[in-house]
Amino acid sequence: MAKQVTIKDIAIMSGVSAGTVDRILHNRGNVSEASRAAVEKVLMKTGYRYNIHTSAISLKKAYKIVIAIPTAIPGEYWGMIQKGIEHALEEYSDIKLDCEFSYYNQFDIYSCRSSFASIADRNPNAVIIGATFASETTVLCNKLDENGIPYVFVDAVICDTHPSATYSSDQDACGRIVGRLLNLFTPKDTELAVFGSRRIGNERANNSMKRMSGLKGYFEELAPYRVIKESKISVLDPEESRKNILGFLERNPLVKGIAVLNSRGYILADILAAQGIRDVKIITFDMTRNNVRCIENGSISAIICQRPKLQGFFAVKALIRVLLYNIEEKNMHHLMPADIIIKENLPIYQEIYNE
Amino acid sequence: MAKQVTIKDIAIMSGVSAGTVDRILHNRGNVSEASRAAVEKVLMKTGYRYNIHTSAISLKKAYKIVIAIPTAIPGEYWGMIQKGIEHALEEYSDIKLDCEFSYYNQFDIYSCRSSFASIADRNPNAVIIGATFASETTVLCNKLDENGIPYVFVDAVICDTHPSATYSSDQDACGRIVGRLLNLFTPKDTELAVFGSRRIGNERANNSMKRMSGLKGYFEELAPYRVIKESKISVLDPEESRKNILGFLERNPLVKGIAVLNSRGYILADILAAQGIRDVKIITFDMTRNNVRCIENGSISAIICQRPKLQGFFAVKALIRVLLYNIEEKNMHHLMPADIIIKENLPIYQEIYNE
DNA sequence: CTGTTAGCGCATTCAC
DNA sequence: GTGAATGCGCTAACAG
Repeated sequence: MAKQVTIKDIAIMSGVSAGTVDRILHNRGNVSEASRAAVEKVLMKTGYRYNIHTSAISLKKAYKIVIAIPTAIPGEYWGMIQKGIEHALEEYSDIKLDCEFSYYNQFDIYSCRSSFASIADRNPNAVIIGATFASETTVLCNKLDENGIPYVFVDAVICDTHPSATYSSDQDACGRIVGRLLNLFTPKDTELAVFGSRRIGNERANNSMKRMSGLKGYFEELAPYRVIKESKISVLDPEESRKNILGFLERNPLVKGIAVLNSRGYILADILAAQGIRDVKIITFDMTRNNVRCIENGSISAIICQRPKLQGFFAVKALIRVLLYNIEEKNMHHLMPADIIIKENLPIYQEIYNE
Repeated sequence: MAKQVTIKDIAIMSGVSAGTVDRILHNRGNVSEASRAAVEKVLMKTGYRYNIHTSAISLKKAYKIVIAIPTAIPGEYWGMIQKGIEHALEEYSDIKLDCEFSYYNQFDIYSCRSSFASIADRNPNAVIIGATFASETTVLCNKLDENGIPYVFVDAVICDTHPSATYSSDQDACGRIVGRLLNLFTPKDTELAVFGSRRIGNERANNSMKRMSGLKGYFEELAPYRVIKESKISVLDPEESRKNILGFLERNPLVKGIAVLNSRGYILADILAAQGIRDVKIITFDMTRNNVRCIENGSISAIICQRPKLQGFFAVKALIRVLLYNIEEKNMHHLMPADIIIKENLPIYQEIYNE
């Protein structure tokens, strides 16, 4: 184990004092070009990085982080993201971070608008954004960019913004995963179906659309002979959904595999189960309580899950890097793995996901 | 954010000095019963835990950790475990840990014996054990128990030992996962096969055997009508394997799905691919380079992977908890998730697994 | 512009 | 047995 180089070592090696090194490390100015050059040379040579924790204890200022995400319900997708954030706060509890959550209703653009409008007033040092509505997010990001406030995205990216990092899944790949699984799970001579959501104007459906194109891409390239029907689930009217879905299956008796490209697979699964239909394989997204229940009772065959907790955790870690180390890996897009969850590996994933 | 309670706070609250609190926290003796009682009451009430990082900087002593695992080849299973260990050492580089690796040949019981015999002489403060041979491991653990040296297991547990923690997978569940996937991937009227390994006397086959019983359990309970044949792959004689395998498939033309319960699935996949056999689905274990190649070229349908890197990472974290906090969650068995990897989610997992 | 100094939370030594 | 004092690597305020 190589002995850790300290700020004092750097100072001695470059013929200045520790204070000067510190000023340079944190771009705090008031340093002559000569000193800067000398110190930076040594820093480069040694690959020195100061100890983030020691730094934290002597640091008086607390950083304020605002988290702007859709309402986080425990056990649901955003609840898990929040849990990951809280987990990171605990892990790095020695670093003084003040967190404020600012939730909005992901189905209500006005609530998003007013939530985002208040962010700047809170004077954050950094922001975590769970983006749903593109234009609102762009407005917010522009303001943050102007003020030099770093931000990271979780769950989704919005174009023309400059996040310090993004943690999300490759939705196209997710669609392809569902494609392959459906193709494997069902005999070649049966038909398949894809269910999207009917929420119009909600641009988060963006994720759902990317999954759709991935799924279609998979079949076009690798199994073009398979027939894929399309339909939708209405979240608003349960009775209407029921009729629509059962009607759809009556009209398409050959459909033996269904992909639900959002987290509402359980709705379909419950309807089929109630009807005694057991030979249709369902695949859906997100390890929500309802989907878990359906995996357990066998009415859903697989769920694809994109580690919301890890996204939240990493988002905080990225901001710590930016705030303390001043490391800006602008626009770095970190992809989360897409976990395939079936009945047999569910318990362990639950432990990991819910901790 | 609640302000962190410090050792000084505890001292004031319990009417003693910081030094006394420290002596109690670290069981360093020379403390009166009265003080101990008073302080412990306050500790309990506040749920105080000292800052691990601040502690580390003022700590002069370095902890010595010996890692006794099978030879770690980069890209192979044990190489990934080692990578996880190194990753943790970096993440906690402020904590002074001296690590020494002591490798043994997992196919040679004598090499294990001599490696394990030298562990105690190295005077470690803690040990990470990758167990292969049960009796050798028991001997080592007994010696460590006698000397009060904490140890954690990765990959597998050995009975009648007292590890501070164990990080491994539920092999029975892994077998069931393979069972369900094979069942889903192949038509009901085809047959299936399971290939174990032929290494005799190697007790690590233990894992493989547990997987086997899980797989059989799955079919007995949920698909008893399916026919499952058994065979073995010889690692030693490639030409013999080739003949055996092709002979097996000729004799069993209805077999359309094969489980290889160790990491040698690629051997079978390569043989079938060379023969132009493309309609037999293969599932195997561990994300080794060879298996990855076969997933990419389509000759393997899925691999089950048990996060070796995470096991290594957590093992170090657990030892840090034990060494610094004196937290012994004796015999705590932490299960790693069993990831299902197919062609479409491979790239992202590769990133995560290999970092 | 720069070096010095005090103090962050903690471990440890040394008087008392 | 115990408290006070010192130093760990670092930041920040201060005096030059």
